[in-house]
Amino acid sequence: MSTYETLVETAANLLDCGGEAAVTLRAVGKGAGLSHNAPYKHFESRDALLAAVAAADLDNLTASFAELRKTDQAPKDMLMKAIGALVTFGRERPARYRLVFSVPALARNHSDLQKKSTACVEQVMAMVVECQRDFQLPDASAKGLTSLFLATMHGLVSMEANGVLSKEKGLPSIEEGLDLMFELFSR
Amino acid sequence: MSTYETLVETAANLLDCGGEAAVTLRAVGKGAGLSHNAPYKHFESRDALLAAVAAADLDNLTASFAELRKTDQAPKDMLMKAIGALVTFGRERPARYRLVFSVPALARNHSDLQKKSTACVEQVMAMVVECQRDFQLPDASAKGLTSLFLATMHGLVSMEANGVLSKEKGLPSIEEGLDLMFELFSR
DNA sequence: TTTTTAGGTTGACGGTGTCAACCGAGCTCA
DNA sequence: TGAGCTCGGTTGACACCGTCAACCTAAAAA
Repeated sequence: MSTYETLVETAANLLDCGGEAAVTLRAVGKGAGLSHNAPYKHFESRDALLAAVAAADLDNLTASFAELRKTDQAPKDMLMKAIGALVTFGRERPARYRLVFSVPALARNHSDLQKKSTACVEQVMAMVVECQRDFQLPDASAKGLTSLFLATMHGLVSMEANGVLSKEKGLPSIEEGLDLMFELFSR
Repeated sequence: MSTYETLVETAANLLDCGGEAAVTLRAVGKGAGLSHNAPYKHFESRDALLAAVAAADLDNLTASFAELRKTDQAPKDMLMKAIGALVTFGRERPARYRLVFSVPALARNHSDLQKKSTACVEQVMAMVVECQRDFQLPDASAKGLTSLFLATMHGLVSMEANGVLSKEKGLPSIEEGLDLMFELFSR
């Protein structure tokens, strides 16, 4: 594994364990067995390092969606699994999820992140189109439907993480929310 | 204006001008004409200060929604205006919006923030219920519908801020997305 | 009148991102 | 061969940050 990859992985682990605040260039350097300034030989700033983690995660998501599309399943099942994978990612690795989905500062300064997110969105959109061909989704704009699915998924994940959604408030879980949306869309 | 209020307002201004990174306890103290440690006499930590800003914004939103509900409008118009106000807040004051909607670290440690967000959600839910009485929304769970509206709104705002949504990608704007959702829901 | 306390100050501590300088191994090329 | 350049690493410094501790003072409480 290259030093670059080691640094990205170390940062990703720190992100999972201690959240974004734990990702210190010094901690990343030490975690990779290097000095406190070594990361600067590979990333021009802390933001660039975080962007590299986000880029890797986006690539993984896109690849797993492409893999999913190769399988022989009903389009609706594929779409649900893709959305489910995003929800799981958001729940199990919230700091990395947030990096990918809601850190505008990163997105603004790293245009390749935008391209990667577009590639990911396109995989989901392809599933939406197949659902429409299967009459599982209404005949509206595929881009519109895709945006709605992703936005709603992300909104629910974000609200759950922030405690806006929660059992004791009687508000639905992410899964219940998504089911309701699909039901209302395909009525 | 009390010193407490001055500090909160100073922090809010810094948030608007330079994002969360600009909110330094030292800068807040200086902005209020005090020493670098003065904020500690009113807030136990930086997070507590940010939570106070978020709490004030949530109170304002809740109050403006309550005001909106007193007016004589079609429920659907009220709901759309409320959602529109949130979108505007997200666009014009992204750092403060993010504080309210997607900073889990704050929510976890400040339970009064949760209560305030619940109060805000309840105002929106009341509008949803009135829309249902007016047959402008389907007869599904009001809590479910409210969650979907807020989640979708938040997801679209977040995706726009992150450049996932954008004209050149052909994905819909926030407004187009919300219109499509309402159309699909009330079909 | 004495004492407490709320709200302010200064100064220090360790940690952080970043910059500058240095350094050695390995490559290029005259 | 040998001079020089580049790459990836080091150390050390800088300013700034959140936070803590100590102190100070004026007003309120006793």
